[in-house]
Amino acid sequence: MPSMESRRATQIAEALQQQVFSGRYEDGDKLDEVRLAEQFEVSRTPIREALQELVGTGLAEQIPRRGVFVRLPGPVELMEMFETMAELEAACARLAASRITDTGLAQLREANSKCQEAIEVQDFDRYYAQNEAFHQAIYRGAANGFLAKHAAQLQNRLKPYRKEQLRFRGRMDQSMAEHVAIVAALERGDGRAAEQALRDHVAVQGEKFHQLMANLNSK
Amino acid sequence: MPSMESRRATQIAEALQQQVFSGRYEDGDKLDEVRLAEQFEVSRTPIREALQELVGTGLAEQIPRRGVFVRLPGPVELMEMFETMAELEAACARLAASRITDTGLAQLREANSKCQEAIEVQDFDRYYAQNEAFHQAIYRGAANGFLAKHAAQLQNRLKPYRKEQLRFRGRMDQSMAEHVAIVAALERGDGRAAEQALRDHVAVQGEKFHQLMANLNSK
DNA sequence: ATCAATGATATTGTATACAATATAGCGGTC
DNA sequence: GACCGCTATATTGTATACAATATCATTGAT
Repeated sequence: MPSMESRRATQIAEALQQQVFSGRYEDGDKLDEVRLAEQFEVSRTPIREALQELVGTGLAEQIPRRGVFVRLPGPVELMEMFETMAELEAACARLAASRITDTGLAQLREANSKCQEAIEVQDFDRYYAQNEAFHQAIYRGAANGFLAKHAAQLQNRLKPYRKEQLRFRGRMDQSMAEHVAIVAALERGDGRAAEQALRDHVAVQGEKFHQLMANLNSK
Repeated sequence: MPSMESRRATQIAEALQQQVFSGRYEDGDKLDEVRLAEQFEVSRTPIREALQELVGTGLAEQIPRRGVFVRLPGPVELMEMFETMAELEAACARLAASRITDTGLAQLREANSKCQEAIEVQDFDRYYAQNEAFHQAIYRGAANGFLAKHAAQLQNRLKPYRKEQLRFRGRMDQSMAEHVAIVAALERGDGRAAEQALRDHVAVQGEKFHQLMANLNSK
């Protein structure tokens, strides 16, 4: 286990990301350097570095000589992010259809069976963890490290929203069924089908759209 | 014209990016803080911020307590980046087929006619500039700001390689012909055709693969 | 001679001090 | 009373000082 990331700045960046995800900040809230400095009991320097990381990941915006402000996606941007995610995953699926290995397929089936176990005890957190494993197995299946990294990054950013959505009635079962269809398409080597299945799986349409909006408003 | 970005750190980041693109650094070269500080006649502080930006865009890698090192893509990662670019643009094309406006189409035709002009005088730089405009018009056509931003970002990172490729005999003409086909597909609203045309246009296969590799080795 | 331990040096990470710019409050003018 | 300009204050950006860690060379042992 290399580099346990002893830089304070990075730790602070991760903590701040958690705080933003947990809804502690509103969109547009200022991330005050001196306030955060005393809050984390540290000087402004590591705070500034942490803020730059947040800006880099898109969770905050920096306005020169004004400060940095948290930047939560509104409905429009959220839809755009989900659509982009759908396209990225669809691309992974299409590529994976002709590239995935037997062990890759085995990992997908493994993740799915663990998803099924989570459903049987209605454990949302556990389901999401295994769901994440499933999707990352697909990224790997595309045999494109660059694409996989970006897909994983966006997945991480959408995590809070996707996780909440699972709590809606029947969503886990539907998600599970889609997973099975995706694996089937990949086993057949049917790129077109896998691509479309994954796109639909991730896309936010119909009932899922309303669920997402309801989720947004409740915060 | 707001915020002419008077932060020194940002200017330095841009300058460094240029230097990396221009081949001034080898892969793995260390970006020494004190050396850069005297080179830019500035203290280490803005240098460190600039380096963080480079790390954020993927042009450098930071190893805690060791320093930051330039990270140029090797053949494999470069192919992965082009493949990802192809998929992103293909997605934009598919979405644009049903969303692009008349003015959007007009912009595409406009960019193409300027590309044609550049070909007639064999002006590579001018061609690439208009080529860039063409692709960005497609991104906008997808009516997804998030996707467009990411596509533009990756395009920027691949810029040096794509630009060099145009110098190979006949590449501008071929590129131009493909542009025309893409616009035609979008005019018909044929998403499948537009998607595939753009994917092939961006993909690095066959002769283009060898050209790209030759380009890499010559540096 | 190779390797390990130890100390000297160099470099990164953080704190503090200073400079430059923005924000806010006040008074004046029309 | 609204708007403009000025001064005082606060906040960001940069420089410098200090601390912590890594790198390197030297020395000694096997």
